[in-house]
Amino acid sequence: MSAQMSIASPEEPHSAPTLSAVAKLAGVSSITVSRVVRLPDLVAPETRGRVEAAMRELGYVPNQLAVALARARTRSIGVLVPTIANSIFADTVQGLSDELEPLGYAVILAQSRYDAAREYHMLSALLSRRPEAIIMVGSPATEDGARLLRRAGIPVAETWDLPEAPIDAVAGFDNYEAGVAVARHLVGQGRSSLAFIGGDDPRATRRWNGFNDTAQALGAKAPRRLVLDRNASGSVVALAELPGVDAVFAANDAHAIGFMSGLRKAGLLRDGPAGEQTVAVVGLGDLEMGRLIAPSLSTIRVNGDAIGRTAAKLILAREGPRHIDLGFELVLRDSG
Amino acid sequence: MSAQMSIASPEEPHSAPTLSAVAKLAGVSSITVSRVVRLPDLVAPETRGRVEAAMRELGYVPNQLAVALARARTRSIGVLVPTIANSIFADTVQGLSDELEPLGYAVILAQSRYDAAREYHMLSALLSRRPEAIIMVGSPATEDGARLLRRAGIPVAETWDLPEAPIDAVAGFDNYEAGVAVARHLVGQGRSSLAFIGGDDPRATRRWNGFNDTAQALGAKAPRRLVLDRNASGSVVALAELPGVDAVFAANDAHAIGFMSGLRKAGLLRDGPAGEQTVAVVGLGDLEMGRLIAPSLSTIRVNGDAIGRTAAKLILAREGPRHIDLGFELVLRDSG
DNA sequence: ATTGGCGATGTTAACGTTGTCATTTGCCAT
DNA sequence: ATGGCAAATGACAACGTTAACATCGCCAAT
Repeated sequence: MSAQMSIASPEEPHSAPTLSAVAKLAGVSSITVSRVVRLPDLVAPETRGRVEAAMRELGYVPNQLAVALARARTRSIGVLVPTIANSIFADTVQGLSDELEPLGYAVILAQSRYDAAREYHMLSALLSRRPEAIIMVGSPATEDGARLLRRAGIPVAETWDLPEAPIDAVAGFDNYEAGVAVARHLVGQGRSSLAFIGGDDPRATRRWNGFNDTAQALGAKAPRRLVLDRNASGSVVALAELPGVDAVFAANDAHAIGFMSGLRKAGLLRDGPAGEQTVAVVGLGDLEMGRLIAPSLSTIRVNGDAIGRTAAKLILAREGPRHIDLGFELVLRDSG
Repeated sequence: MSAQMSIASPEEPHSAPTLSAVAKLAGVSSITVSRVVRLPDLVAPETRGRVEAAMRELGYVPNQLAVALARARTRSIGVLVPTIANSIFADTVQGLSDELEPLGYAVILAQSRYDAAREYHMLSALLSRRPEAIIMVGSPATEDGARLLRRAGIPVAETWDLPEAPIDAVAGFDNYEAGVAVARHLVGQGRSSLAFIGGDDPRATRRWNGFNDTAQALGAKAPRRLVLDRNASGSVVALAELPGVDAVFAANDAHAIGFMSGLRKAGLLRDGPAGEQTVAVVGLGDLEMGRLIAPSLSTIRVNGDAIGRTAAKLILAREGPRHIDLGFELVLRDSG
């Protein structure tokens, strides 16, 4: 038995009831039904009652597609993230969705999986549904993608970064400066053999650049950079590839915690404060977990929820600043 | 300067180009342009070339809303989750989205925030966009919500649970049995003063029931149940409320890790294996973090990604089984 | 008794596509 | 020559709504 059949009502192979079906049942014209939904005050109480009864009886739910076509307003926004699972971006999606859903907007979610071709494809798929705005993590990987967004003529928010030539709105922080801050802290603590572990996406690379430039400028040895795939557990074994290193900046907290787990196995983790660690570790993101584990994780705190909410506000705003730097904060705990 | 103006092209206050705009530029009728997009073989190569050039020049992107209205196929699916941030459900969303996006489906995401009224509202908002199917975590909290889904006449997948009277398809596991398994293990280990910490949503409650019933049946003291709000850090202080307890089942890994952090502060955590712990802790979900921390977290492993993928396959399938129990696995590590 | 206005309802066209059915052309077999 | 057919293209209605403009009573003001 097909899915369709197994849930069809006993009556007919119904499709969703329309405005005019309700109208017929209530003995009025469709426009009157439409008015009962949108402008009830224009309809006489007696009529309205009849129409409302008919709607209830049929289980009428307005067809937003038709509404969108007729009014040229879809009340939907496209959201493009690299990935949503196990990720700091989930907070951002939650934040923007909390901001947008009460306003009646639907969130259409797409993932690029850090792949330029897929990104372009999803961008174009998103746009074909005529969202009223696009919010994305990062910036388009290709000029083609950027052109697509510019031509769409809708508000666009790029997040989690501060692009030099943004398409429209921006809600992020300076990834380069985050790297600078960590390098400064680590070198200031007397560490001299630094390493960076993480992905090689644009934002991670920006962090690396700030980290690398600053470490060298402050007289540390040239830091090593270890590019890991997206699988956080890979970072557990990263230790083997980094002999002699005494401080690590991980591009995100998941990598940092994975790396610390490697340190623990190697017997290189102390319960004491930062200064006592054989290998200092600093993450990025401030996952709650980082606060709870021992030793607690030092990290660059970034408010993903605020980024999402801010992006949502920016695409809705008709005026005011369009580029917002949410900043970050170096939170020092026991790991480094 | 408004957002709209700041990104408008220098030419005109353009809205997106339509089929007939392309047609005009290429000197053909709109139906021919439509065919170039959908059935290129039906149009002469010379004409096709001209149309393609026109599409490129205008940056034409088909309007899926109009397509959906004309063909009565939206190629979108509605996804309703309690919350997406910091949550085991992100894996499920990723899984189903990975399955659906390549097929051209758009994922419309909505959050209920564990609120029955909001769930009903989002369900109805989702339905108003005429998705071809709905995938939700759990089951509708109200009969009204269930009725909405039944009347919609589309495939519906309920996940993360095995409802007794499902609306249509199911991809989940037996939450009651999960509680049973943990209680059995803990009592078998000689623990006698058990407690359960977590939320009071239907799935957590089912876990509690299995846990409670079994613990008592096996002769342990009646377990205590501590209902926490959704904020995992609340579980850090849970210890204070559970004097004398020697084993805890947390409804999810985040709570478990938070609770362990409380144990650590109280000096009640050992580095050794399960049997040595003063207070045993078992979580649910098998977050990667749980594997990495010390002591490593024992947990009920649930494959959120597989749940999402299975749900996606179920709503697409025209035949075959509609209720799939993905099961769970008790993974014993050092925490209990 | 007209007229003006308002409250309540209806008619029509449009939104951007696609399905269904023409129509036009050229070419081949008879 | 002539019917027949296929290849290429087009006209028109339909999808379910809404905007803009009618229409119809009815009552108050003249």
